[in-house]
Amino acid sequence: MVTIHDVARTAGVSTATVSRALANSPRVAEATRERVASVASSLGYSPNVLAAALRAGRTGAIGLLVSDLSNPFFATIAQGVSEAAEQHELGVFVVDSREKADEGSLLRRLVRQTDGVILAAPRDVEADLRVIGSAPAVVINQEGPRAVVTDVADGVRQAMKHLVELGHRRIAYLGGPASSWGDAKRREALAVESASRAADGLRVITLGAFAPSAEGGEAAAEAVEATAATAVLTYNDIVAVGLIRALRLRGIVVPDDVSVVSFDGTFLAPLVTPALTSAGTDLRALGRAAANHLITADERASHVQPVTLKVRESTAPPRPRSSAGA
Amino acid sequence: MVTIHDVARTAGVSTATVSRALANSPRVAEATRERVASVASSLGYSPNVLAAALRAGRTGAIGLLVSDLSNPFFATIAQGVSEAAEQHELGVFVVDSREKADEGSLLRRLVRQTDGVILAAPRDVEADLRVIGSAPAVVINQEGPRAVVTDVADGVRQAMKHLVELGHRRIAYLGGPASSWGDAKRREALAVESASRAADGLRVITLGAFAPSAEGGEAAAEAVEATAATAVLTYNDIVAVGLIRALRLRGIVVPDDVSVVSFDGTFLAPLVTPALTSAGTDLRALGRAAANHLITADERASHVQPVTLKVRESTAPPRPRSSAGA
DNA sequence: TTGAAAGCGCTAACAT
DNA sequence: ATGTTAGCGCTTTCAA
Repeated sequence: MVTIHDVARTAGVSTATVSRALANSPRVAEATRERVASVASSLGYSPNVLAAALRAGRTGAIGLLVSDLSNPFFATIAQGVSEAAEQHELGVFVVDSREKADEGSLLRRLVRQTDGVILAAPRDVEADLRVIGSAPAVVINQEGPRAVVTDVADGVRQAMKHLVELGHRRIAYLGGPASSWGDAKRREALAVESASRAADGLRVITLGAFAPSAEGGEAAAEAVEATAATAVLTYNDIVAVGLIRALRLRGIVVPDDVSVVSFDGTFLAPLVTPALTSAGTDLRALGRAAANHLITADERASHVQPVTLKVRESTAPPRPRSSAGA
Repeated sequence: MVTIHDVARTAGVSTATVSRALANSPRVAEATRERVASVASSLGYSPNVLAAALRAGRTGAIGLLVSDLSNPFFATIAQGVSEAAEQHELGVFVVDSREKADEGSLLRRLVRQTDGVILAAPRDVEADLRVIGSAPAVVINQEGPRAVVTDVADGVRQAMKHLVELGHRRIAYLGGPASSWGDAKRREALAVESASRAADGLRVITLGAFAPSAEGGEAAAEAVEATAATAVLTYNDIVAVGLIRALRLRGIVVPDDVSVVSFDGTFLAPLVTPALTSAGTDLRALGRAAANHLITADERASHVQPVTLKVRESTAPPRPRSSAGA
């Protein structure tokens, strides 16, 4: 491997000068800079970032820890983070814990190899923050010293308003992981909505915990059917996809027999059939906000991402009933 | 930050002993190991992987460079890579170049911060390999010293056989990026099929280059319609989704008016409507194979992933025609 | 079984 | 404008 010493020797200068020249420091003569640059490139020199980082205390990269890259929710956030990082000339390392791997050790390595990390919807923030120690960190959709969150309560409000206006009165919530902040927020907001609309005859039945995957949605179909609800709010898009598929196998058609509203609004929502009515966020913007918050340590930036309900095909007025249900 | 020196001093041993004890070297007394371990944990010591890597010449992580994390093709490969790496106690850093960012500098950093990299379907392997230099590297779906590829030719064969058996004779290929190995392979195989089935009256019209995204598929709709083909083979799933959507806007329904077969077979294929008939690969297995190849440097492992055609809803016999076409 | 010491390749004072 | 020097925190010979 060619090191800075090789370049220095060949160019007839000291390593310090090479380092300065390559860093475009103003404290080198133009002629020297050019000579060093040409020697470096002709030797095929590429700085050892490990050594530079060890010495300088900065790696020039940030980390993003997610629990499931195959969920478009996280993949899109990752792209937003990458966009923002690029503008600051920082690299991004994405690590997928796949909801199971030894998250602690993955995170430990990530923290030490970067200048700061973003935790996307972590299950156990306490443990994660302990591992992170004093390194800069931002959490997405969780409580934390520096957090960027989606406006879940408003999302729930919009979803319920939409369903109630369609005529639904018996609504099920297909809940996600018990340790999820997002799930807790959805339940909280649901309780508020349920109370304030009790006079209108609204009844909310909460279900779960179910895995935040298509399988989780499939597993919930029986429970959903048993509630006799005319509409379902799901933890996320991908769960909705699984639920709708499993319901169809049971002879229940969405939205004819039951309406479905999902959370997240990933690019999946308009792609599936029926296209999902979804309470979603601009996930790229969410990723960018988290990255900017981490990088600039800007305490004033807005840290609540608005949620917009996109009405598509998975919701419709409830089917007229003889007099069944509760 | 607590260093190995702090632990050594507190435990009353040398830093060398701490290093050995924490690495579970057999050359330390059991009692010493225990004392060191307890001191380390009580001090909240966490090794600086940068320093360790600089000295040892190994980082304990591998890198994966992809061009678009929001494409399930890459996200799923990333999960396969992570699975395999975990078994070898290696971390995985995923970097998304988003088809545009300065891939060279992203890759340079990734290479230096890991023990080896996997390039997933890179556009410009030559340039990438130049950046990588002598570091271990494996490429997916490209030519390279160490490559793991999908059996594209067989996929094309199966797709064409399926369409011909349905009765299609005029088939369009919606091509991907010109610099893509996968696109070139598809065209090659298509030429072979076209020649060998010429006697049956098969006619293949190739289109493109189009972007490997939903937008690319949408942009291709007009060109596809102009070919008067009764069936289309698309570069990948996501392009098919865009194409189908744009065709519908033009009053062309899949599969009634035109059949569509896609490549990749990502989890998207069965989710969209119509569900895509797709020539796909086990992408997790592909990722695992690439990682294992990188890690074990096993030259004998199978490096061609088989392709299976899954027939779903997007293909059907051609609609009977008065005598138009050609 | 343990310790002393020499760096890994780089950057940043501090000199000149 | 350039060079000298002292490490960043760790692993690993080499000795004891």
